[in-house]
Amino acid sequence: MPEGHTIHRLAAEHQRMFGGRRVRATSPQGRFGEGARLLDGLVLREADAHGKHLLLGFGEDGERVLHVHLGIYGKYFFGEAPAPVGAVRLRLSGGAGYADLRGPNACEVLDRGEVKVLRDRLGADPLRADADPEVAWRRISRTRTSVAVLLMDQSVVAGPGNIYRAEVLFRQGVHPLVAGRALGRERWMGLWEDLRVLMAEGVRVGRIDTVRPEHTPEAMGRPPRVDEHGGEVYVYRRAGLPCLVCGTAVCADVLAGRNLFWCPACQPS
DNA sequence: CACCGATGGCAAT
DNA sequence: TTGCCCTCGGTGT
Repeated sequence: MPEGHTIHRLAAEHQRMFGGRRVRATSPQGRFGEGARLLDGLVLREADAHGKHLLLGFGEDGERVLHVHLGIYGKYFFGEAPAPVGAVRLRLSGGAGYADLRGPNACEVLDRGEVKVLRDRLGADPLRADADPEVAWRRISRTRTSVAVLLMDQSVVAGPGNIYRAEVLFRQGVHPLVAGRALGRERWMGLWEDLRVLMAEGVRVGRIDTVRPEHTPEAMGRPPRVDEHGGEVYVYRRAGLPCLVCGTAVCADVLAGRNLFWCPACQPS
């Protein structure tokens, strides 16, 4: 679940549930007891997301900022009752219900200066209005690093994860191993615009759907199916299966420790 | 009940 | 490049 669209949804959910209200903060699991005490009884002033980072401003002037990064395991549970299962690192509760956080990579209270340091090392977030793809392009156009690695580098582009990476490269017909400096400005802008569209849709519906209407199983005369992760995708985790567009077997490899998927025919090198 | 994998990211090597 | 963080659900015994 946790790519950038998920975090933007979490920010909105916190705002809706706790915005402008005094909240109770506890750490049932105990590992965030000290941090929870710093937040307990304060008012949630602002909920923001930058890439995969959730930033919740508490207190009279929003000075105490809760920073949460879900990593690969982290998960939120929202409800009127506490989470039914789990080692809950942080529990926020208020009149509207509970927000239980499990297994985050980061859960800490920052001051304004520390938040600035964090934001300064994050690249352009396709879901943020203040994002500037030109800054990212300056980095991309100068490096031999592959576009697949660059799309996962949060200091270049903040928010996309392994699924959006695989899918946007497929949709734009770009081979994952094309070097940044060989990509070309037009293809970069194509990737960027597609990320904006796909991720905005991800925020709207709460899952990752990337298959164009003309390529859905129904349109292609095939039986309907649902991918394991809950959305409809072209290549992510479809190694060895036929490409939804051309039928060629989807390729898979590990690059920089992450699974990579692509169609060798639709994404020529 | 053990083991595995996962949509991240960091430090150490 | 490897290992570790940390959690849960799915799978196999």
